[in-house]
Amino acid sequence: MTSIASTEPQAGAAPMEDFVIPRQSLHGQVVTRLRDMVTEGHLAPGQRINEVALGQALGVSRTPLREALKTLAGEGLVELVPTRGAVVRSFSLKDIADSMEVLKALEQLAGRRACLMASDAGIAEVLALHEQLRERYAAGDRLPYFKINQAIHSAIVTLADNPTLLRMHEILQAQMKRIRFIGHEGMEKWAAAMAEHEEMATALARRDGEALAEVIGRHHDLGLERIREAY
Amino acid sequence: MTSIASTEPQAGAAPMEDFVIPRQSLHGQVVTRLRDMVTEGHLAPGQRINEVALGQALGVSRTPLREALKTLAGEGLVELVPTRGAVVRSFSLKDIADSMEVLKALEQLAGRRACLMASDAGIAEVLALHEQLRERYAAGDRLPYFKINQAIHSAIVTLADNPTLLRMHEILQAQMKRIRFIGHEGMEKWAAAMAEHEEMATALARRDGEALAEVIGRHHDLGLERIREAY
DNA sequence: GTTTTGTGCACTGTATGCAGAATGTCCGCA
DNA sequence: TGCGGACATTCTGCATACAGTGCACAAAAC
Repeated sequence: MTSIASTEPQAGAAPMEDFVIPRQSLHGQVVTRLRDMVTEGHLAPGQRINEVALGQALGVSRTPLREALKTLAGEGLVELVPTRGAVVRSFSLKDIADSMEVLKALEQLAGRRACLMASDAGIAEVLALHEQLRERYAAGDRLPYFKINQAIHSAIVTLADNPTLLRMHEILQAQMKRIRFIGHEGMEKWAAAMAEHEEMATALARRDGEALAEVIGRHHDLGLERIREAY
Repeated sequence: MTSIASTEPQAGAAPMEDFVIPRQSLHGQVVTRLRDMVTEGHLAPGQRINEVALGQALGVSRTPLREALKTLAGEGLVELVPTRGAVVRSFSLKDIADSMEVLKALEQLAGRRACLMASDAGIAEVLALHEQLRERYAAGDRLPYFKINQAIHSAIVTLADNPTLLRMHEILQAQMKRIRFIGHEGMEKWAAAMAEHEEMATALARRDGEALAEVIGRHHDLGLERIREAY
């Protein structure tokens, strides 16, 4: 590890990571942008993607766009049909149920691991997020609630300190992001989801891995039910 | 659905599927080829990939090669360093342990599902593979054993009838393929692995999901141990 | 009227060319 | 002799140009 000032950073100095200016390659930016466009519904499921048109819309040539589409295909957000290009993937109810089942298994694993090996500070962060979630629920702010909700699930997986697990979870969460949004329609469904989150917070605070896994499982099963009814 | 001979194929005629000539896009072929090159060790971990050189070696221009590298990066087989191109990913022991833990969770899920919902014919196929495995073990044919071994694990996941699960499993199995090969060094280790497979076959034949999941878990834990010692 | 065949268009797949970034090297200077 | 800086080389990243494929529409034949 080399340091900027020819020695290791002095104790007490600000961590250098805060200063690096993030330089993402163009195709990386396109990946991010397209992912958002898919999850936010700007690209409808089943829609064919015209490379020239979309490239112009993004102000980018076809090359980085095509590379980005390959990446998104790997994440299952678009499908590549030979000689016909990319199509925004549309999820059947079975697709959703299948992905949710895997997502559930991954988060249960994450929950167990998190209770075993997370630092107290790490757990405290998740609980702080949970506090925010509660506030947003009380205020009835749907969108902030939704985002914090996602953040909590991601944070728990992060606590598990398993990059492979984290990556797989990210992929599935991105797939479900758009769909999940439908899941919180009626107030009583929302209340149920919030109650499950309370249980999750309690279990995590106690580092009770089995209890946490159980709640997470229930949370996903009921989440799928909520989607099924609204789909 | 249009038919070739202006009507539906006559009963008794050969199924037309046997005649379609498979046309994979060039970049698809490159993906497959590169994946093999990585798992078979022709590209060493940590090695930088020179696009022009590798392109010439494969007889392909840089464009499809670059697209293929994006796909492989999504599968975690190579890493993309900005402005420095692709390097073959090298796995630390923790990386391996992390991936194995996820692989274990996925296969346990698959095992439970397979016992619940697989057809008798599907289970019979896996048991037939197991029979071949036993023969290869008795004969001491390492490479065929290894391939059938992989095929059995894949087949069980296929029985679970969950494409998302199957895809995730494929990715992780590809990552571990090269490493696993080390895991069967001494004869006693091999014998232990074979014994676990016997248990798996028995549990699957009985459709005992919990037992199957338990053996699969043990199989992976011990598999990781076998790797740890040899690594 | 129905089916079939030909032709044109639009779009993807691949190759190549060009600019910029990073690294290694060589020379000058202390 | 050691260090710093400018330069050259190499390779990636992106854009563009070209070729080939599939599809749609139209015209002709049965």
